[in-house]
Amino acid sequence: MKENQNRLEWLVARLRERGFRLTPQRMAVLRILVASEGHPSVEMIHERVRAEFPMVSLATVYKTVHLLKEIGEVLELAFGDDHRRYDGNRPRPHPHLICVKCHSIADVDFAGLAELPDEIAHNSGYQILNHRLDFFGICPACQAQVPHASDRRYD
Amino acid sequence: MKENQNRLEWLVARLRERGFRLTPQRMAVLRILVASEGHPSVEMIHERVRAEFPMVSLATVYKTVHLLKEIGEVLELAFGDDHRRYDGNRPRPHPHLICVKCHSIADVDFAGLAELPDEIAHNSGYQILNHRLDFFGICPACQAQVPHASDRRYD
DNA sequence: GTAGGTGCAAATCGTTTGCTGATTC
DNA sequence: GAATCAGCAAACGATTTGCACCTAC
Repeated sequence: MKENQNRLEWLVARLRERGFRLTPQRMAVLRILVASEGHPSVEMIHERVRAEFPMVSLATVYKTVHLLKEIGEVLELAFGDDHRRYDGNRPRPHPHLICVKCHSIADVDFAGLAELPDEIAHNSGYQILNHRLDFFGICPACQAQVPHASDRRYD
Repeated sequence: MKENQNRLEWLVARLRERGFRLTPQRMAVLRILVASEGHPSVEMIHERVRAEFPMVSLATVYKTVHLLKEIGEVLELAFGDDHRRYDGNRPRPHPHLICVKCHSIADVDFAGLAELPDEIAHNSGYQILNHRLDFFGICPACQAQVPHASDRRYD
């Protein structure tokens, strides 16, 4: 995909200009991050990276994702239950729809939220740096499933 | 305070009607939760409870807060860095202002967000159960501080 | 009297870190 | 060639849990 390629080149350029080295392990993580449509966890990234590079350690994936987060090129979505998901394609804050059944995460494109931070800043006196908007619910696919008694889950 | 008293009685009634016992430890946690203006962590609740009841264990505070969360009478705000804060007074979702310097958490009263979940539900097909809106920034008090070189923090 | 609660210490689990040897630049 | 990075295993730290004793009802 063209836009993935562009995004990958962008990330490589950002790392290069800050003097970070481009190891095969890092490149593999970058490629997976850029190719991921959903919002993978570090564990998921690690599994996919291992499919091509079986020798990459989990620690290295953690370090690379953390590095990308630090330079503002990956958006981290942390949840209470020790669960973190990452978006390497849209690192700016944007609202998400999170399915509490299948744990999928989808982006929401919703106009009218763009001015919200400024408005809150003006009303509160806070200097707003960042924000986060998440909706928790049940996705259409999970709603369509007729649950068997054995796999009912209410989490 | 009158409203705290009412809230406390409400919580006691909710626990009673579900058959939960009202131990002195639980009552102490309830009282602290209801009296807390900010959004305390379990650790903070534990410290304050110990001021009156030095024998209350941290595990019990965890269990009580978890219980209240389960019955929907406490709002949990979980952050990525293994940090959770609790609001025992307004358990329904509402936006928050979080200072990245002093870690204080303030409520935002902002009209015009009430219909947002319904609107998102309609547009996306999700059944929305819950949501969360947080703004991260620097509170007026922290903005006013002239930072010494030694305590500059950029987190 | 008994189901449920408390306190303690140990277990848990995602994430981070210290160290040594390898690699990118 | 030197500073940075990868891999490993051990450390970390907030939260949870198993269990023996206790207590609210």
